[in-house]
Amino acid sequence: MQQAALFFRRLSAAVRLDESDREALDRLGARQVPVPAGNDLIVEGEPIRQVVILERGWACRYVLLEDGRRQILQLLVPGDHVGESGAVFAHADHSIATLTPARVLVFPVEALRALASRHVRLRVALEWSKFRDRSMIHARLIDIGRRSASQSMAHLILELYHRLRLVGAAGENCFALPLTQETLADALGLTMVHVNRTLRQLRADGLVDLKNGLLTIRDRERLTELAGFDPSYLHHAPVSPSATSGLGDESDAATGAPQRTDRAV
Amino acid sequence: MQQAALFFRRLSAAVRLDESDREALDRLGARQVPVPAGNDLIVEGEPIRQVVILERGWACRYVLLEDGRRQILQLLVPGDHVGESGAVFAHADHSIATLTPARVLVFPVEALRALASRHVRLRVALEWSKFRDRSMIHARLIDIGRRSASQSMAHLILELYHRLRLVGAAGENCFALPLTQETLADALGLTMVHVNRTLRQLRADGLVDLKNGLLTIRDRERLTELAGFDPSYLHHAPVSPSATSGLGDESDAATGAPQRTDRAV
DNA sequence: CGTAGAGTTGAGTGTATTCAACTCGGGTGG
DNA sequence: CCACCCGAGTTGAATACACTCAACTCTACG
Repeated sequence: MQQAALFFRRLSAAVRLDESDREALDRLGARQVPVPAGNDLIVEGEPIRQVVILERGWACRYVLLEDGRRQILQLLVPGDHVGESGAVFAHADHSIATLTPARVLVFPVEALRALASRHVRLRVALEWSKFRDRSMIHARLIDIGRRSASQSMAHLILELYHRLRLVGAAGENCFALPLTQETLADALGLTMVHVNRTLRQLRADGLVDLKNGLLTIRDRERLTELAGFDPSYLHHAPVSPSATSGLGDESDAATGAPQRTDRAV
Repeated sequence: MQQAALFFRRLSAAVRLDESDREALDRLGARQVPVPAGNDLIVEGEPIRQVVILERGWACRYVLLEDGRRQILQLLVPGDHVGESGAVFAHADHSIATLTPARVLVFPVEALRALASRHVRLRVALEWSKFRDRSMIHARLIDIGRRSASQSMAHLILELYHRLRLVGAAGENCFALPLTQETLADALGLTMVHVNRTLRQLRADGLVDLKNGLLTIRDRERLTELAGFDPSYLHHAPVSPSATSGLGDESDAATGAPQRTDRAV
């Protein structure tokens, strides 16, 4: 059946999973559901009913402000999953919507938890996924807070490139980017108009090219330099086998005083 | 001994913890360490050696850009804890530093994990804590991305007020805010100069007053309105006993199609 | 052929930045 | 005891990046 193939592939970036993990995922009993573009999978203020794995298409976490403006908190690509907070939060504090036609896998949180309790590597992988999500939000915070529009755009593009590569959805120097400029604007805290100007600036500089939903990276090196991009925050290299196999060792963890440096704060 | 009192108090906002949880925390075997202001507890690029609970003083997660500018990702107040990602990440992707003289509790991640595996309520509380952290970062992203400087400042002030109230570190309408304006600027993605002007604007409008490290809320209602602040994202109300006691039930979780609304995306 | 959504462009505006100077208070050393 | 220094805060003036408003193009689609 090979359900959740991309999900599995993404988690494999953290932990070397094997066939038993693979089969456990298949036996999750997830329902596969097609979802049109622009539909909410999770609605702010409502209870979260299940975990959702995005199999195909794009989605995003977002909030709407009183005046109708939108801030996208995270772009979601195939293989990503959402809804785990439903286990501890009574209500969602942000919404999640599809941005393109999508296909999702749906199942109760408990199923995932039960599975994680029996499969150590999957548990580690799921935890890795959560911390990686946080790191990606951090990246957006740095983009919006401290980088110029063109730097932010470059950084986001490179992040998406790496994330899509991981799940086999990007070519050597290009990938499908089926988002409107308005969506990009909401993700970067900019206006649609300014995103437009920024994109064509990047194009004029020969860095990237975006047309007909296809993004092409023309000069990766200069783009990386412009963005100050360092992919290590995505933590795509598998963690060491010791951590993989059981959380054990790390025998040096309890040593040493925590403080040392004292940069000007 | 009553170690980690504020940590316990904060977690109690999520789950009704009892004496056995209390004692389990005491028996963590944490070392208590005083740390001067401006010291790194966790350094970007290095392995994370232990979990750190902030008992007294302020700290922050942050990153430094190439040009020396800083973006603060999260302000940390007494009762907060950091370092859990050390279990799955080989290296920290951001640093954590004290902002004031502090006192911290230090122990290996494994101790916390072992404890969580034996105490269900603590496990739920720790998970709640992680999702709440995420929600707070979301709030900052919305601040920086879509709100004006004065709105962001108002929002941050109200968040800190609620967080400090939770651990008993805020009065009815005031709390100690021992941060420089430069620190606030780095947290809000602004410049020091503009934070200064924003603060005195808020003061001129009779909303808040900040002097000698004491922040006073003069008009909570108008401040809340200005910020568009809704405290529900902090999830301070205890979750239902059913979720508290064992992750079970939620029998309705597997039902229904996920999609429904179709707001203009 | 007409409409709607997405993208593009120009002109004017504004919020926040940059640069720079200056105040204030606390600490230190001559 | 005073001079000096330093960090933090304050203020002004000029600049810049991004926003607003508005018009217009292009393409897909009915």
